[in-house]
Amino acid sequence: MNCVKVALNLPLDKLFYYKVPEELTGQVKIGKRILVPFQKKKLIGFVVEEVKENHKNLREIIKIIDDFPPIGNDLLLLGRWIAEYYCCSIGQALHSILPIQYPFKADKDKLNRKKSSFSLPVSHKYRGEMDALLKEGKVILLRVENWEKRIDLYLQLIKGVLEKNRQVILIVPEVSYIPPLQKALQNFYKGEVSVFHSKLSPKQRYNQWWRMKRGEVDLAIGTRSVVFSPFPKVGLIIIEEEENLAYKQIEVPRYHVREVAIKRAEIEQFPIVLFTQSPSLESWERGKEGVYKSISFSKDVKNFPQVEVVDLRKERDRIFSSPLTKTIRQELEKNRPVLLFLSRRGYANFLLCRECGEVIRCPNCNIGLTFHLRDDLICHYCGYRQKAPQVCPLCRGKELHRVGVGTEQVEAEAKKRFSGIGIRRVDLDAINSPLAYKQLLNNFKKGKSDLLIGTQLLIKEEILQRVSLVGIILIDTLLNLPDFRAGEHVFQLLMKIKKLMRGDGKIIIQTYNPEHFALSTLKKGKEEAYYEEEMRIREELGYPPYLHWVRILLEGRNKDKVEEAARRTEEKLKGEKISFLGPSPCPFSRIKEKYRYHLVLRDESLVRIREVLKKRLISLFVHFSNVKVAIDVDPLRTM
DNA sequence: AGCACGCCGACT
DNA sequence: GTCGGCGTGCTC
Repeated sequence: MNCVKVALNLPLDKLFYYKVPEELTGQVKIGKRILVPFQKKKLIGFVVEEVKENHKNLREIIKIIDDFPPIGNDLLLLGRWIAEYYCCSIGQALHSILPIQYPFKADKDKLNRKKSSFSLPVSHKYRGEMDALLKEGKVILLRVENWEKRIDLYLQLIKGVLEKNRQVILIVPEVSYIPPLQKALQNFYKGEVSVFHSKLSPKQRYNQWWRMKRGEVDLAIGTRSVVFSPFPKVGLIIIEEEENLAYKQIEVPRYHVREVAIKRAEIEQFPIVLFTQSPSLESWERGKEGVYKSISFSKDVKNFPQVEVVDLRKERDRIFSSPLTKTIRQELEKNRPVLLFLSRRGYANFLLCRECGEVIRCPNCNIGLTFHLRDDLICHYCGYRQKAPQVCPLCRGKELHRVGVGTEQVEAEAKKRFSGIGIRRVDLDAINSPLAYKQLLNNFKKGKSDLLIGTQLLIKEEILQRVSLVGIILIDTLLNLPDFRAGEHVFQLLMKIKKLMRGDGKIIIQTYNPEHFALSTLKKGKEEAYYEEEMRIREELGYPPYLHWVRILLEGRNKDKVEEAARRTEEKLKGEKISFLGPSPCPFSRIKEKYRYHLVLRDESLVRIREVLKKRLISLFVHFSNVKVAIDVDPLRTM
């Protein structure tokens, strides 16, 4: 009797045995999906292993879904690695690798392959260099800020790989990056491009997957999941903006696409190129240690805009300091558009009662409600809305003070100060669709906006290139986020602005913390000094990348139960020779009616952390009722 | 993750 | 007497 080991999409660290019925023997193959009975349900699972020996009391496979294995040996290996590294089941990893429900039937269609062709009017100056790089067999970190140069390098890289009859995967952080990139590449690359991301319909995803599998295309562009592209022979993976936080998946499996890509490259033997404007500290360190080959294509430092840091403690006006106001006027007089950045939507951060000192909070989240001019009070975490009260709901106090500045307030203040100009606010409340953004951009390019006020939505090359002044209203909103990477993210954001703006431009940063080294190194243009100092601090405090972190997040509606679970986890850890932080309430201690506690295990060796997890903790977590446990290996955010 | 089993309190 | 809470344990 034949049986198979099957990986199911369940959070169970276990494979299940099933009997192969007579009529299906011969059709079973490793990597195919099958339908199996599981308790009262029917589930789709992957055949992971064929077993000859006899097992009693096994249930039978209901049917075989695919005519051929959609997941080959290499992707199966990658799935096993993801499961091991990120502490999930093989089934969960494999279902993430193949995010498609349709069956794969025998390929009867004729191959409709169109030969890719190139015309490269761009200079070939990097061609030899790129070819030589790819031969080195190392991960390559390319520090390039400028779009044109980046496209040029992409084309050189892609051409080199396609000539060897191999395929290229190009990974971007978000769907919105795809169309402009595709357009730019297709000016020179005449072949078919497969586009793959989570917003495609199931049918579209299935079709794209087929095109890649059959080798009808040589180039795939997409978000995270395109890293699992089933190309016959991958020759190169390019990752755009490697430092982008979107590359870490929030749900299980909580993988980082950079790490998965590097692992895949190791398994299938092909090179990896990471592009960045301002690298993550992890990549910078690996570059310095020689793990990555790091190459800078940056323009001359002299061509970067000047940076001025304004100490708000010394200013009377805390939105428009005198240096900022003066410079804005100068720019407007010269008819040059200005961008004001603030990472906070709404009018005011929260409402504070002057009499009892209470802040009006969201009933679902332990967070102050943001005051908006039109919609009144809104929770930026769960979307809860209510009308702003006239008096304090607790003490009936009449003085509700609006604390903290948001983009709406900056807009209102700007309108008072600068008349007769086009002022446009750009945040998630004002721009709610790609079309709205497109319209904004068109109007901006036509010169209809003199002053743009907005959040991260504005930090785009096409906008930054066209402004000569960027004013950061209050960098402290980002600098003081309760996350140890806050400083790094601020530095990356400001560096990106600096590198994308024209050389004759200016950046004015307003802050209550002008001594912060992320700001001082930025001002002096000492990029390397920033990374070195950040590394020193991380080492001193036992933070990544010096130590590996594994975060255990405990969530539940019942506060006592979550606390109890946290305490029991702590008890189990105390006997182990491993360093850990917590348990403590998360910085955002309650979100969407759920109380949140966390612990962080840390060690130089991830293997050691995983051993403790598997031997001591997983068995404990199973017994928690009404408390959800999330294990996040190499977490990017710990809020 | 689901789902069943089982053991205690407050209801028709 | 039974309905339903959630602690416990299992799923090929």
